[in-house]
Amino acid sequence: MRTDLRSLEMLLAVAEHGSIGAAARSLDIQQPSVTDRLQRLERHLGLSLVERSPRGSRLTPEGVAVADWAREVLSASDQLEAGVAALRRSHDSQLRVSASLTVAEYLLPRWLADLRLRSPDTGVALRMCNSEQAAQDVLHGDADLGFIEGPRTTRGLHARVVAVDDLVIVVAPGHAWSRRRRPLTVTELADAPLIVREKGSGTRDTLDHALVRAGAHRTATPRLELGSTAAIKAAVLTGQGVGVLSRFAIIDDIRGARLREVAVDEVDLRRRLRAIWRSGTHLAGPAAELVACAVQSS
Amino acid sequence: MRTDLRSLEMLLAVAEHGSIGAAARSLDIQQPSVTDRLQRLERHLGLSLVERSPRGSRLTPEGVAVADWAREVLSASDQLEAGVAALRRSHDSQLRVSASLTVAEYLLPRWLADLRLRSPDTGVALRMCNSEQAAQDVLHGDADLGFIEGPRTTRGLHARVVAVDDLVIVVAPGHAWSRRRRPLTVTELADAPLIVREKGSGTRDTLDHALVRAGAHRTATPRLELGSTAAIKAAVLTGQGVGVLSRFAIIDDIRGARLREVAVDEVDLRRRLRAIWRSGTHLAGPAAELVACAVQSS
DNA sequence: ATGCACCCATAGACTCCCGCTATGGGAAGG
DNA sequence: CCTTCCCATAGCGGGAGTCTATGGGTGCAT
Repeated sequence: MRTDLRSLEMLLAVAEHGSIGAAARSLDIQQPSVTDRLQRLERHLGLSLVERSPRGSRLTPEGVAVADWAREVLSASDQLEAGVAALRRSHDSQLRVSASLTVAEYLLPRWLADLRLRSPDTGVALRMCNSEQAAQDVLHGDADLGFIEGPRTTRGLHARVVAVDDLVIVVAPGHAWSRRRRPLTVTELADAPLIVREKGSGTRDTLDHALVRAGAHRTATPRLELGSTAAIKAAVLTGQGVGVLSRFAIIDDIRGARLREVAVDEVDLRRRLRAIWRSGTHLAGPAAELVACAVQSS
Repeated sequence: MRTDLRSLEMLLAVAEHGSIGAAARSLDIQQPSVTDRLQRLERHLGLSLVERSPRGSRLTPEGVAVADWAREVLSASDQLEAGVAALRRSHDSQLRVSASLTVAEYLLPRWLADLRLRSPDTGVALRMCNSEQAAQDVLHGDADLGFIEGPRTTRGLHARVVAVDDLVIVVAPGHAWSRRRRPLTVTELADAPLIVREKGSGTRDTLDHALVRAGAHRTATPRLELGSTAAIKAAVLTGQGVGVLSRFAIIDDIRGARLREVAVDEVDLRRRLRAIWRSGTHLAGPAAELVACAVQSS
């Protein structure tokens, strides 16, 4: 059984307020509930986390460690909740955001969680799509703010770079390239059986532009075009080809040795992630806040 | 109410196995349980996550996004569980690890989670202490492997650098230095009312050495010496002085604008994090595996 | 000394969550 | 046409988790 989030919240509340009773008040529940839960938590983990005394409670060293790990878990959970809240709100919100998949999945949740701290009442409606559609949304007034990747700039939109990432070539651990010593050449990459996002996505545009700039004899002719990062990962894992994905999307897979990165020579796969809004309108209010969160967090 | 972890696991299982029934089997529960929980999850979030059909189930685009965020949450939870498991095992384990606070809190959980993937049966016993004590533990045979920070090297121990971080000077947002333009000088830093870890900790040793190397007229005379990162953060927040902490420890606080980083000139606050083991013994088995995880993850 | 205010723990009742089994409807395939 | 896979619903039972009520302990002030 996994440790449940509510118990972790209670542990943090005790750490912060210095007593079980104060923690209970801060969580708007009764003190015996916290007492009970903490006891079961300690029994469940097999650790003694809290030192009780008649004048309050402090965490044991082990409790401090667990509390620190718990903060990570709850922060990830906050990001999920922030993302979900943004997805749910469809029209009744102050700020409509249209974001590319990469930004929406890997960066926006953190920004939204930060925004929630700074101005808790801002409601955000999130639409996930590819970079081209996001630009169209903003241009047509269907969104107040957009986040896109890739080299394109669109007339009628202002842009501000909020982050940088790079595309990564990945293969399954069994693939011949996973044991390569030398970096790939431009030609090898262009000729590879690539598994990539569809045209119009920032990921694809970045790849195509980079190949052209590097002097490839032709743009990539992908073996597979898929609409989500998860689909691409799955295809790569089953040995269907060579994947091209944002570094954000594969950090954990590289760490967990589920995917291998293949180095590439002479091709610049870095790209800028930009916030965009309509020229003419000045960036203000909630939109400005969110962009500030994005800039600060990178 | 926060979304509970079990529901997130089920969502991921459905994404992975392509059907609700298969997900149930993979989790060793009955299919109606999964059906029921997914329905309640969708109602709870106000989103439609799964597209059911008589031939299986696929995630909707929104479901894919939520699933990606869920992976983050569960990964953090895995790290917590791995850390707790290591803390709990006291004597019956194959690998006794003694680690400095910084490493134990911020890096080890990830390594342990990776180790669990690579060799699930390895039991790790974790002792958290400062760098000096960790070295003593390994030297005396009380631990098979140690992780330390700071400049010291100890006779009789082999070491391998597994990561690098740097110390950061932080102040509360209201502090005068939070609006500083120019970096601090060596003298300003040495004269500041510092809040630091105790002597013998890698954090403190690194600071003292760095000041000497930078030509400070004296080593720091701290206003407060505290034994944990959380205590230092709390002291800084209440305006009691200037904190010195590992970057790992304050990333989230900087992002959330709870603390401000103050730049320093001419002082090299980088430090190496090292794995250590007894000279003579060759690094092998579980210990070698864990070091490999550490090296790979950085 | 004697309240008083805070701390924490325990006991008992009640509710609701969440797993189970049993069953039924729909689509594909031999 | 029958099997086999998919999914959904209904009803049941145990346990988790909340509440209120109560009691014991410590420190402080009257």
